Amino acid sequence: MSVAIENFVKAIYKNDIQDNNDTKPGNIAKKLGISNAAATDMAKKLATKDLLHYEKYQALQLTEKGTKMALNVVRKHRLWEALLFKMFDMSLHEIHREAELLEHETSDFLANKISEYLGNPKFDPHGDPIPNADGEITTEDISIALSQSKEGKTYIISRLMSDDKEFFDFCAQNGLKYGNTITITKQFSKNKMTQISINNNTILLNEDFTNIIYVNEI
Amino acid sequence: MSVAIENFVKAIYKNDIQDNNDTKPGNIAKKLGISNAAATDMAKKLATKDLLHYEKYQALQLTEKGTKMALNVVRKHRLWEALLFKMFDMSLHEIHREAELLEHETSDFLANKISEYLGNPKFDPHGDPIPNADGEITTEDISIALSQSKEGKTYIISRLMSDDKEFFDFCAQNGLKYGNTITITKQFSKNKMTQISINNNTILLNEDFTNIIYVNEI
DNA sequence: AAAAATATTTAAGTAAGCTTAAAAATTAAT
DNA sequence: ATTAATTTTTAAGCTTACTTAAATATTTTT
Ligand SMILES: [Mn+2]
Ligand SMILES: [Mn+2]
Ligand SMILES: [Mn+2]
Ligand SMILES: [Mn+2]
Repeated sequence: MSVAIENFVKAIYKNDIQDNNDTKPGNIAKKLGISNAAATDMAKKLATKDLLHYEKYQALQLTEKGTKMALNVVRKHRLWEALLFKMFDMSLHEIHREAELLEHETSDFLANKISEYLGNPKFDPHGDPIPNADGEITTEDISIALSQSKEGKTYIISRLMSDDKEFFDFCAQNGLKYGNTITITKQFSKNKMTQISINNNTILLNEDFTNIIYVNEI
Repeated sequence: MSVAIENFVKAIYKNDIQDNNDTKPGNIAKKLGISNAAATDMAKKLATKDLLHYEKYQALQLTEKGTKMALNVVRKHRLWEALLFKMFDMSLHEIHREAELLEHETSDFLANKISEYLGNPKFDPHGDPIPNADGEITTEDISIALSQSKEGKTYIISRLMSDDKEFFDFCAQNGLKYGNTITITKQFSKNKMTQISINNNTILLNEDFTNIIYVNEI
């Protein structure tokens, strides 16, 4: 299947599990940087290939086959991220940028080699789960968005769910890193802001960030 | 530039330095598995992009710009081969197959990371030289084809110039490996066959193979 | 030197993956 | 419940990278 198709089913998959908006052509188009018309066209085409269900004006739904394809691409993406992160001195944003391309040009054979080399990791450097060779995610996600965290409690950062350079730069500068410990010093429920303490520094985060930083209770 | 263009200029580059036939559209077409018409079309298009000189019925000639592009792709190809060969248990044929795709989806930035990690190697696992970041090949090639070797002399295998699985399988089975030592026990000049001794085994090679196995005098 | 074989070029056409513009439907606002 | 705004769909068209078939040029053989 083509790069365009792989990116399309992946975008649907990610929209379904991450974003809280309908998985309609327009939202996929926005993600991929293409026109709504192009997204509708593609959706129709993929329906004939049994990769998704398409009904006019309704949300797109991946078939089992489509889901499998998406997970296979996601697997390769995250394995590349894990490999590049481990081997080279590259930032979370940089590994993502490269993985976005490499994911489409990687045989299952090579993906398995990478996985094996890394000890079949369950998570990538962003904290995202890596599907196994059968396209299954075996880990259960016990993390919550920082926006849902409780005042006074202490958490471990488990996931930085973004692909935005500015966000990652901010995180790197402030010690917001996979595995690090933070304490919630205050939840401003009205303005939807969260004050945290990390490495003896106090940081105030707004909703944009607390919705994409995930943590585990300890 | 597109994958098609990168493969096209690379094919011209390799035809020029490896194969002894004209670099005309037909030969490039054969290499790339496309029609002659498609190759002519592409040649014309690339001429307008200043990547090559095109004159009807004449051999194609890369411009400096075209050569630079070809060398950049070759660099990435060979760096990937070196990396995959070092890290994973993959054959010469397998690394080539993967590199053929990865070479087009690798930023200069990542290529430099790979090179650095490997200690800026000058040769890939086939013995082919790896251009540096400026697109220069600084090593001088002192190797000769096995078909040109002298009876009674001893050589080191320096290059396996092919991308054919069967050839690599044969090499692997018979110890014909980059860096290994062989002795020429007989040159059958009439039938263009070469008898070599390696690891106490005697092997008779025909021209197909002695033209793509390169060796250095010791 | 002509004829035959081969290679190259031109011409016409196709599929993928996009675009913009306009029409139709849905969703949100009054 | 209308009206307005937004989204989705349809329609028409573009570029890239190919194809096959026919015309033309080159190369090889006789
Ligand atoms: Mn990523
Ligand atoms: Mn991608
Ligand atoms: Mn190779
Ligand atoms: Mn290639």
